[in-house]
Amino acid sequence: MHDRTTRDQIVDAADRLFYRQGYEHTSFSDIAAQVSISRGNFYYHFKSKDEILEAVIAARLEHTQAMLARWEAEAETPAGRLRCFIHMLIANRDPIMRHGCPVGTLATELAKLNHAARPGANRLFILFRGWLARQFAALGHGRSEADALALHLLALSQGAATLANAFGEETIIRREVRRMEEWLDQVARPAARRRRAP
Amino acid sequence: MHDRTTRDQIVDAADRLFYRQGYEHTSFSDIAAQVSISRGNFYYHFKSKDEILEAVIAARLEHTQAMLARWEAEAETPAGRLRCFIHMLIANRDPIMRHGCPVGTLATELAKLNHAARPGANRLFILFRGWLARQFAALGHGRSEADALALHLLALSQGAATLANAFGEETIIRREVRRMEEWLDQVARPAARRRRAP
DNA sequence: GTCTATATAGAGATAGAC
DNA sequence: GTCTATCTCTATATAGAC
Repeated sequence: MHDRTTRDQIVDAADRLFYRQGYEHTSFSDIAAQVSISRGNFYYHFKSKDEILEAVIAARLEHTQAMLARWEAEAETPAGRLRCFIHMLIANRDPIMRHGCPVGTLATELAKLNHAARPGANRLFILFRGWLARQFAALGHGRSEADALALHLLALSQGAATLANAFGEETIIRREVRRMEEWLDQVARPAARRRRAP
Repeated sequence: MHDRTTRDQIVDAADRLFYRQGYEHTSFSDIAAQVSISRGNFYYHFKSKDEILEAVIAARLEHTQAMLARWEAEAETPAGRLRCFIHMLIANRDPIMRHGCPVGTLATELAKLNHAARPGANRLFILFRGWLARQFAALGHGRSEADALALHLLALSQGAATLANAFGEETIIRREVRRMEEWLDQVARPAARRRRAP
């Protein structure tokens, strides 16, 4: 890990800084200071700042995919996997309180900038949405309902992250997580789904 | 309304642009183009860009307070007033899908910028939080529980706005609003609160 | 009050030596 | 691969005429 290429170091530093300060507010000087290289050297590895952003998004997509795969390996039931997702809010509560959700805040910023990389950043949301929907489908929910449940869980986590960041209260995350778990217990028992009788 | 002062016109234009493009990404030239004045003229009315932001936040606070007062006048029951809040997502669905929630996105941006106006922007959240909590308290919930319910409703709306903005799907807002209304029906009947018996 | 002209700083990006 | 030096552009902000 000590002989990471300069390119990788740049992507890592940019990833952290884009998360903490936002994409637009992060300059080449900021990244250069972290990696200890000169500004001019960036252009050997990347054609532009946009290209660094693309690389960061690609790295996040890989990271996320690996994490989802890990959750599938660690938890055997769909409900257990959904609990892994929910628990992510607890595990990452400190950075979330300080900088919000990395997925949501990047998507929001790129939307305002009308940035070319916006669709790429949204693929992170799409990844979670699809994975969550598959877990709900495995619980016996129909395709369309599973997608709606996935979006609802995503919305709950986005809302908790936004408010925890604004108010700086860890209690918000803990309480919202508790609610999510209770809600999950209700939708996780396939037999108890309240739908029209067959 | 035609003889609005230049200062007011600047604040209005800045308000719109900060919402659509973000604060940092909006330049004096952008605002000047909307108001049809020269860039130099700004400094007769404001000392800096930060001061324009302060004025925008002050205007939003006034606007919001007026809106909350209107809701109190229009709806007679606490539940009806909470429904006014929820319905805001439907009424503003187009701008929300395009630019997210004006309160949440500004709070998030200023957090990343570590901007001096961040506490001011958060007062918008505080305003909603307090007002919502008072409605839940009027429904018979205790202080602490009313606050938690207020934060939960805020979180639901923030999540819906973030996802509707990212995915560009109006369905998300409509479905989440429906859920909020159903949830409200459950917590709005004081007698039916599921707490330990007295 | 509003304008033009300008100062100053910082950004992203390029050229070329090593 | 990495550096220094430099270009260009745009941003906020200032000075002073009208």
